[in-house]
Amino acid sequence: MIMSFSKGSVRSGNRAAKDLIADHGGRVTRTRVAVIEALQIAPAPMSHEDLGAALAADDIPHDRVTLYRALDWLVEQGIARRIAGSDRAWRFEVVRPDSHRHAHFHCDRCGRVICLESLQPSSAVSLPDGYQLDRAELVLHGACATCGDGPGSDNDPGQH
Amino acid sequence: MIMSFSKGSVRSGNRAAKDLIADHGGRVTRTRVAVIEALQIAPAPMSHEDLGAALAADDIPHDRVTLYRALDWLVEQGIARRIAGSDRAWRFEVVRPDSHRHAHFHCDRCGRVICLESLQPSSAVSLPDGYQLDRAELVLHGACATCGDGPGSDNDPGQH
DNA sequence: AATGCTATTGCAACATTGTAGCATTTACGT
DNA sequence: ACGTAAATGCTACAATGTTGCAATAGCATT
Repeated sequence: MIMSFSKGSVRSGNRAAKDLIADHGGRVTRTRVAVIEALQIAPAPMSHEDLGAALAADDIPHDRVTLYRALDWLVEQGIARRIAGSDRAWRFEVVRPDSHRHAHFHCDRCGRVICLESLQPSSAVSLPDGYQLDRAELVLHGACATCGDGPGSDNDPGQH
Repeated sequence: MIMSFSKGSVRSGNRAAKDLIADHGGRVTRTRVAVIEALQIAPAPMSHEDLGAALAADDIPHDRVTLYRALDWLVEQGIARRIAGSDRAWRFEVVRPDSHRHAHFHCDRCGRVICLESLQPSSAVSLPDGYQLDRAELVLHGACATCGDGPGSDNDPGQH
């Protein structure tokens, strides 16, 4: 989904993002800063496409490959988290101290992905002997509040 | 993962598969029958690649696109279920009456996907107002019993 | 068993998502 | 300001999936 944040919003208050990067021993670059800030103000996990559009909306030049690598690095550093959507594209969200592991809701009508902070999938899971659990990914599918309201009121925001 | 079922095993007892297809108003074709039977005897969800290899092992000619379309049809008819792996490839399993909704375990070391029949992710999930739940997909990540045994005993069966 | 209709197939071409290699640029410690 | 490794920005490629369309083949009917 194309998020149209107001121009300049991504550039404001970039102190935290820069520090985040520096604290992890990485170089503070245009793309990394912009990606972190876009993710920080995003209400939902963003795909590569989303991020590319967000950066373009802020007139931040970026390369497709650089975006991939910036996100790989963020995930590697534990700054961002990668979640698998039902389409085969990754989505990313910043790791916040308060919301450690939560489930995601994927609206099959409009394609939006929403974070469900209250649901912690990793708890209360028992595995067979010998299996080691690293993390659990819970994705709920259905219709979101906006799409589920009226039977015919599909308000597809134009994703894929 | 390449499953090497004994030759002919997929072709035997194909009565049920044919009936399944016919009961859903579809034409009984070589590829559909073979796919259903491969999925029925598979111990774990299969990717397109797996299925292609399984059909090839049984000397069943098949086209890549036909395979995709056969699986699409099976999912559409509710005969098979599509699950998203952590790589961006779909995996498929037959819908069995006894094991309705269960979780999956994805071994991050060897790539194997295992069905966890005992875990029913859709139960005990509370959504915000207005949200309609269709289905829940729970994927656990970690190391399976074989891979987790010895620290260095990675027995990768050859899957990416 | 032959016929006819149309659901499926099989092919080629394309779309999307993600990676690899490598020369060039840039962040940042000195 | 300088030097150097880290990142970038290309281009090319790989993997996965989709579309269009002519040819084939199920299956109901004769």
